[in-house]
Amino acid sequence: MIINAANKPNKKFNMSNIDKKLKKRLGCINGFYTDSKRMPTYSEMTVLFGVKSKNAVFKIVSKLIEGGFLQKDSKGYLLSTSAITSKVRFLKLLGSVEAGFPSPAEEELLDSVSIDKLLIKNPNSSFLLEISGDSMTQAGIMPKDFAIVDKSLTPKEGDIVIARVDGDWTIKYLRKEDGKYILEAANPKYGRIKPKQELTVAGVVVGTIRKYRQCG
Amino acid sequence: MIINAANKPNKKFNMSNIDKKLKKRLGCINGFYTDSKRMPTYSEMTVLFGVKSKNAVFKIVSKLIEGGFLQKDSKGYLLSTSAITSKVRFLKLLGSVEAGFPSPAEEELLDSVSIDKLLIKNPNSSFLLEISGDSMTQAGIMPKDFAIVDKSLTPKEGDIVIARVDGDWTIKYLRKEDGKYILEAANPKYGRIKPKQELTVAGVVVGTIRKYRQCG
DNA sequence: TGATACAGTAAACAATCGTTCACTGTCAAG
DNA sequence: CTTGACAGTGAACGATTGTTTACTGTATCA
Repeated sequence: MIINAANKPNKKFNMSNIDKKLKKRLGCINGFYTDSKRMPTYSEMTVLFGVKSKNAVFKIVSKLIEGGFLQKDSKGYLLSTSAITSKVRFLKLLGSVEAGFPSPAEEELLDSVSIDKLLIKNPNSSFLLEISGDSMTQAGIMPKDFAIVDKSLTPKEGDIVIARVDGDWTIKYLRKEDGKYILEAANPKYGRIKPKQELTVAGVVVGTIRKYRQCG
Repeated sequence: MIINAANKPNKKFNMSNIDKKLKKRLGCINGFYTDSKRMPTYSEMTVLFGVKSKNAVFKIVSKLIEGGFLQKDSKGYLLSTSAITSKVRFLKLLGSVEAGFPSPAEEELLDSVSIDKLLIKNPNSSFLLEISGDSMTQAGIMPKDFAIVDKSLTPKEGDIVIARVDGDWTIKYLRKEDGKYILEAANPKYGRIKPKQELTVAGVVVGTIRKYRQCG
């Protein structure tokens, strides 16, 4: 009699209806990861879960893996799925301001996002740039803001780009005029820039960030 | 004859003049951590470093710990200092746009920052909020921007705050008039708001982020 | 009432971890 | 040339890891 447990369809842990106890324990693991920057060992998880044997942990972890909440990498090391999708900093993403204000406690740790992950698609080809000058203030990009620039994207019309025109690096809108790419500032006091010869685009601005309260 | 190695002043690894080979190897570790979300084992580091014995790794790691580039947590597990200070996403922070454009390759992985770390001081008391409405466009906060709100900060005059006035949640400047706190929009078409009775401040806006190119 | 599945305990297992010891070559200073 | 410091090799070590097996209690359902 062969059970064939590995191939039978798994109806109980289909990623959506996970029982509350297991979810809470996943939160414990994620909390440990956030604090310690590494996955807990099975011994440490006995403390986290409040059980006394490593085998209890083993079964719980197996379920979490089966449900897709945890993974193992190629060498067998435990890997948090939330560590992949929203790596470290967990922020609750709430609704818009005018639409009422949800209670801070009702959300779980599971559905939070990381700013890095939110803004950066290609970490290896992106970099940060501090903005100076007021040529883009009308577009909401103020001096001392930071622009996240992705070098690997191909610039399109309408993008905000970092470009070198006739020797100077600037941040401008990329427009098209008479079939040729030109640059345009958002601030009307700077007009359009028609490059005399060269128009090198270093990258596309994929996001901006601003920091208030520098005391922190 | 007692060497007393532990107490003698350490002049060679004073955090600043670290030799190039060691620095490159630290970069290997950080690269592994970025890719795998965990620290490499000593066996894996033999491959990373190009050495054949674990003991060579042991000595290298000891130096890195001595220099403060790596740490061990309370249980003896290896911990990358860059994992603490700029946790996961490493972005090169370059100079301002107008000041010339540095070569992307010249910078090392060591001096990069994480956006999360840059913006968020108290991760447990912060959350993300999507902005709607145009009351703060003059301050560079556009609709569909995200505001990072810290609940634990005490609001000061001049801060941008998320506040509830007479039942509605809004984002406004916090001002003082006649010794009383009032709210003021950046957009002049909305005036000042003098709360009739209640003025509940939910948190201080410590930063804003904006995402272009939603395709990503 | 009995059968069965589930959650946890307790003890053992090989494998791998980080660490240590003994040794070899290399390079610079005296 | 000698000497010492340094970088690395290779093999061993206890400790701890993740995993497995056997067993206990408890709740559920027929």
